[in-house]
Amino acid sequence: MNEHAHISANLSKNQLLVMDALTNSDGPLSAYAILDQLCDQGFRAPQQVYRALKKLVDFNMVHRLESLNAFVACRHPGREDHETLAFMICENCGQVSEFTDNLLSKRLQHLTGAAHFVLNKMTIEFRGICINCHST
Amino acid sequence: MNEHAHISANLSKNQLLVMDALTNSDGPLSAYAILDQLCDQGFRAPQQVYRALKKLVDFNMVHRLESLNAFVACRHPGREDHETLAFMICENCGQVSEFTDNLLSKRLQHLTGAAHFVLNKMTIEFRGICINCHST
DNA sequence: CATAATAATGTTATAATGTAACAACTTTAA
DNA sequence: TTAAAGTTGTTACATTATAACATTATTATG
Ligand SMILES: [Zn+2]
Ligand SMILES: [Zn+2]
Ligand SMILES: [Zn+2]
Ligand SMILES: [Zn+2]
Repeated sequence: MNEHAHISANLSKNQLLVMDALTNSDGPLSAYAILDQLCDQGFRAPQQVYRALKKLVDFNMVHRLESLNAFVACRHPGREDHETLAFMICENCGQVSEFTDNLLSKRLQHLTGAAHFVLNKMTIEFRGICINCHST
Repeated sequence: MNEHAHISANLSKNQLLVMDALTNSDGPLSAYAILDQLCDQGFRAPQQVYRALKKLVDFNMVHRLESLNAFVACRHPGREDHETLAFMICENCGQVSEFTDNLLSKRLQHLTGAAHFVLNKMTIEFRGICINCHST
């Protein structure tokens, strides 16, 4: 049983429903898209989605994409270490790939450190065309 | 006469009003905050702000902060080169500092290049506490 | 100049995203 | 068992952004 399964076991009903919706999606979903999907499961108001999302983001099981106002299930191996996390978002097919990089991490730490800036949260998002979409 | 002044001379009336509002602000402003400020100058509808903002962002005179849904006047020296641009945003005082870094640029180019990802737009935003705010 | 093309503006309405606030219920821990 | 913390349901509202259409101003171009 992997880390994901372990954490999932502790999720509440609504958190699990939202998590499943995101996991089964092949791309990011807006909060309202999730709400629509979960109408059949009894969801009625945006708060039900937003509250579950907040927890899932806290747990690092879901990431918020600021440039899309959307949410994506974490697919990064070793979900515990999310210090420096970046996303490549294809504007053609919607695919999101999540990655970290040691040199990038180091450089960012150096830059914020040099400015004496105490980092709380980092947003790194690349918008463009993925390899599958520009090869044709 | 600097680059900024040169470009400003070509701005339309509304673009200039929005640019001035942002330039005179000591931090980022939401579109609706700008709209409120420009009521006295005849602004009535959000479109008037959003349309001006779109042009100013195209001109690289204003940057959109995705994690704040807000806009900030460019204060980066040498506005022409904005390939890799990052922001440190203080969550206490609201100050935004804009910077670029060659090593960071290089690493990001390497990462997107290795993934064969054709970059259109980059969002790099750090949220945290600036040096002025955590020294007390 | 005439006139067509482009850019900018004004306005109304609506869509999309996100929170506040209150009441009820459930789980956990002392 | 009782208090604390967490979860849920719900109504209402706040914030951010765009669609659509009509009008005016500016800029080429012949
Ligand atoms: Zn992740
Ligand atoms: Zn793609
Ligand atoms: Zn700038
Ligand atoms: Zn500060």
